[in-house]
Amino acid sequence: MKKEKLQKVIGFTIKQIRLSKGMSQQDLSAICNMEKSNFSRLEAGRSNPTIYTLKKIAENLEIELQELVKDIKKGTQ
Amino acid sequence: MKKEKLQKVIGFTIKQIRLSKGMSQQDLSAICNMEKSNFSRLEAGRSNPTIYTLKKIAENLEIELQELVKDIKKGTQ
DNA sequence: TAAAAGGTTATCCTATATGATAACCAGCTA
DNA sequence: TAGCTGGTTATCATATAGGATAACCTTTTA
Repeated sequence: MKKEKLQKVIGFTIKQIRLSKGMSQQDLSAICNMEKSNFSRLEAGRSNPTIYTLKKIAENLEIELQELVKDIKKGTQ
Repeated sequence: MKKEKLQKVIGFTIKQIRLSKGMSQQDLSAICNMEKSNFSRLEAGRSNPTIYTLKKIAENLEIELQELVKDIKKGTQ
């Protein structure tokens, strides 16, 4: 999978789950101790987050990390 | 979960799966187009890999990315 | 012996993830 | 109108992921 596509997929997944929990970017970035501008880039697929960043986000969304990467599949281009 | 612990868990998981496939660090780093020194750091838990790096590794281990992060659990300190 | 294979460690460099801050926009509502 | 909320974008700084290279160590094998 291309890097750009991967970033878009993970960004969109984060956004979907965040919205399903009724949280704003500001809410989530605040409890994650992240900048809201960083969060905006992330959800837009303009950065390649580290596993630690994803783990922090998963914890604050109260989901498993596996759930956050569920849409990144082998077969899916 | 602490960052250091997280890195050790993901590093150990990669190593376990790599060995189960009968591959050396040199084999895997070569097909991933990564430096073997980088790979050694990674497996030892001395770096915080990006999602793209993990996806590359998963693809070349012929597993799903989810499998690579399966040991990173909410409840587990 | 020696050479090869697998791995580790160190150093230096470049690219980039993220922090920090600020300006901005659209939609809403008092 | 003004202010607020949610989000975007830009810029600059810092920390670090990963590349490149080299030296080194063990263990195995010729």
